[in-house]
Amino acid sequence: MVWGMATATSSPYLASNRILSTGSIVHSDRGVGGMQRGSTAVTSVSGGYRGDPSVKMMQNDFMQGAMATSNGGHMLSHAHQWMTALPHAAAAAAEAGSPWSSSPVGMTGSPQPQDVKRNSGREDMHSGSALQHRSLHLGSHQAQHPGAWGGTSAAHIASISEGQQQQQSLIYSQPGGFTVNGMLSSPGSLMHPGMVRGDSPDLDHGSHHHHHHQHPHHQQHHTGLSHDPQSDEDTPTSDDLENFAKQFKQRRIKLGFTQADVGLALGTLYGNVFSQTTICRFEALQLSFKNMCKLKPLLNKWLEEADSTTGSPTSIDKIAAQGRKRKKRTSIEVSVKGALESHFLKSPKPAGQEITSLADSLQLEKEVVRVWFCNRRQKEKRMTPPGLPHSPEDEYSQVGNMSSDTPSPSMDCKRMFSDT
DNA sequence: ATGCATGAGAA
DNA sequence: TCTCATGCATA
Repeated sequence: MVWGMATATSSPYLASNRILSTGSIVHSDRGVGGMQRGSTAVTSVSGGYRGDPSVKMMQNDFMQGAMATSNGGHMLSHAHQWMTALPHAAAAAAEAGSPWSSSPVGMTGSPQPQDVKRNSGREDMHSGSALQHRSLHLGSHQAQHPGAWGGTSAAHIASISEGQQQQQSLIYSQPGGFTVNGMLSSPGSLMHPGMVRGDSPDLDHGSHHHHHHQHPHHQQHHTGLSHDPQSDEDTPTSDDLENFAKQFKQRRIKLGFTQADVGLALGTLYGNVFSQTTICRFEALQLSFKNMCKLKPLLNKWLEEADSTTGSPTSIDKIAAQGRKRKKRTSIEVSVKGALESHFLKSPKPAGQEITSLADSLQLEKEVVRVWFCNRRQKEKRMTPPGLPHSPEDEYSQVGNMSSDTPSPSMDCKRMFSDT
């Protein structure tokens, strides 16, 4: 028997920026996927390192949630394999808001209150410019419309009843001063010393006026190709974001950069590193409104840099990741997914006990089920304008509810060219 | 391009 | 505990 060697990760983009993880993974696989027999789910393998041992070591989160309840019963799905992953240089959050729709509701609340509270920086960032913004935050504006998308979509969600809360934001640019990667060879050479103009709407509103006016539709932008109209302040509209995302993607491709490249460049530029995933989602507008607003300025800046420095060399490099372990990704069987979907339609927010029993019946770990629901809810919130993605047919039985109107008219998630 | 996962923060 | 922002690992 041949033991498949370690894992060869072969991601297109990774290839360019990823340096093998240290040492290579040592995961002792005991039997990876094949071992599952009851298999409602399988886990795959992979490895990586993340985390700083020195800082915090394992947090018991895993145990707390993951194994908490599901183990006593069946033992078949317990393959805890933790791999290693990156230390994520940045972890951030932002407040939530979600109204993407172009015709949201013109309510009065303030859609995107900025609020910042934490800045944690590990060792990432060196920043040429530290952006710190603190802000104000309007208290309770939780009048969110559950449906977020288009106002009408929400039908059933409304029943969920809840006020979503928001998070905080980030951007930790700290004066670390050290260049972790030391390579700034990215696309252009980035980093200009101090400057930072205010291109971000919220990046620095000090304590002065914060006029958050959100208007769903008040668009003043021209759909031309230039940069976006508002790059100095004020919150972009959904349309602006849409346009920006499209233009961004187009230019990015023209310039020959991959999503991963951009993510890394942002790290070099601002100290906030983002993954290919995030850039991808940004382009596809699959992030929350607030998150989009936050990233736009950064990407806009990158675009300017990349643009001005046309003909840049290719960047490459990334810092190796090291650190902590991550649970292997569980693959849920299709049929099981169907069952989860059904339950989701009935009760999007199952209680712990309910999750437990459901997990038990599906032979999945409770944590897996819990996370599935969390992700499902998240997906629904941002799902690109409902009704258009793909799959003409409904999956299971989503009749009656589910949002089906199209808040944002434009936006196609189809990509025509792929770079990688 | 996405599915599943981690985590910080707000309830 | 859930939400939300993010990302590794994957198909």
